[in-house]
Amino acid sequence: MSKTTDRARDTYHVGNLAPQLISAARSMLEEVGPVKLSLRAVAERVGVSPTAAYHHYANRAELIGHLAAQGFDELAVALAARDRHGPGAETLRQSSLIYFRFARTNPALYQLMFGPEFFTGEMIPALQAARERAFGELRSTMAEVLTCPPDAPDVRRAARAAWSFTHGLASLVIHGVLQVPPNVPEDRFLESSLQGLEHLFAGKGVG
Amino acid sequence: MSKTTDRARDTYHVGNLAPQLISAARSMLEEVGPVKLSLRAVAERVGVSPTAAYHHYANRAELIGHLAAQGFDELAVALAARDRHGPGAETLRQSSLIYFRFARTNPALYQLMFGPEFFTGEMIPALQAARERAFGELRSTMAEVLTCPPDAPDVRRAARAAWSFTHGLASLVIHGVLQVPPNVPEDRFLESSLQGLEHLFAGKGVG
DNA sequence: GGCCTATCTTAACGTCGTCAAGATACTTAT
DNA sequence: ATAAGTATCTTGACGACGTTAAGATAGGCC
Repeated sequence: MSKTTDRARDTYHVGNLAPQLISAARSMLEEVGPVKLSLRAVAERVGVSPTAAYHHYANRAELIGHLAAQGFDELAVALAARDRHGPGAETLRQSSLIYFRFARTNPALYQLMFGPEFFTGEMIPALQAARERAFGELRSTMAEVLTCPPDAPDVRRAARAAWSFTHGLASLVIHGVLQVPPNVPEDRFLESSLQGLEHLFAGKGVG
Repeated sequence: MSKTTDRARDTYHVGNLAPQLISAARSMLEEVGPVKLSLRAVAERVGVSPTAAYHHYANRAELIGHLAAQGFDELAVALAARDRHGPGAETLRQSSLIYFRFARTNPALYQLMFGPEFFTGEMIPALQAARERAFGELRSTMAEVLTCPPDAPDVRRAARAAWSFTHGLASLVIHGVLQVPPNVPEDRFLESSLQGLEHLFAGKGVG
């Protein structure tokens, strides 16, 4: 409540502008969406000139890149908090639910993380690393479930498959293509979708 | 090859500007991506003033909305061309492959179709309809596979699950998170990912 | 032939990302 | 302590963008 207004600031130098910009961007992200999030608006929110950000980030892409990296870090932390000691099936379900919940509570951030502004070629190193961290968490989950070494090809395939399913479900729900009925809790919805998969395999499906 | 240059046009009225704009937008989309695709650039490509488009589309959102609708229509057509007479498992695989291929051959269009510019609330009716058409194709595929009426809850769940998996896989590949090895054909890659799922269910996985 | 209206153009506004140049204040060496 | 040096922030400006308002052009209908 000190420097939100136009130019009411006590010190000329702000001090820790970089994290302030990120956090302002983070809070605005869910309001305006990943596309309309503007560097100028973020700077104004912090109470700083539009060009001040350029002394901390190369450009807008780098700023929102760090935002996406923060998202992957939070996702990795959330996934790491899974219960490793239950049966494998439960661990898997739980990780999937954690992933799904993260996407639904941070839809705009999620869309940014997997959005078209970053295709793998041109990513900030921090983002690349954070993404690798999150993916590593998923692979180690799979290794636990399958009781294999985490680099076994089976584990990689399983991780790919489970990630694809959960990511797809989350994306479609966020986009509004699929709807979670209001009275159905998230874990029930996820469970029901998993049953749909099972039905395909068990019945006259893919096998 | 007639009116691409600055203002070299024989007639003042163009005639069928609307489809020309769409097709120009479509061809530019895969070059610049869904975010950077600008109305002005599209107009310039057609050889027309930046504001000419406003006599055919309300704004940029509506233009790219029709672009996305065209994408869903093409996807629906492609899905409808599946072979309905083989065994159910094969039909399912085939539909999944068609979907996956569509996404990979039109990555930017695909990202636009499922991108954050349209969350279900604010969509052009044409887009809504085209999307429904594509989804309907998926559901009827599932009805064939499970030999159930297409509105059975089992079918809806199965469609949700299969769509989620394929959509997730396609999204992650397009984004670059997952990579299809260059010497592996698409159907092999998809098959391998399906096997990953199967492994989870068959082994000590979800069941 | 003359009006009507759809179609396209020019002009302009506000916002955006970004660069260049100047103002300010913290840091460090002397 | 003070002066130099540098990190930090500001002002000013440019081009591209989406969009609106007002004018030019021409095809359709009487």
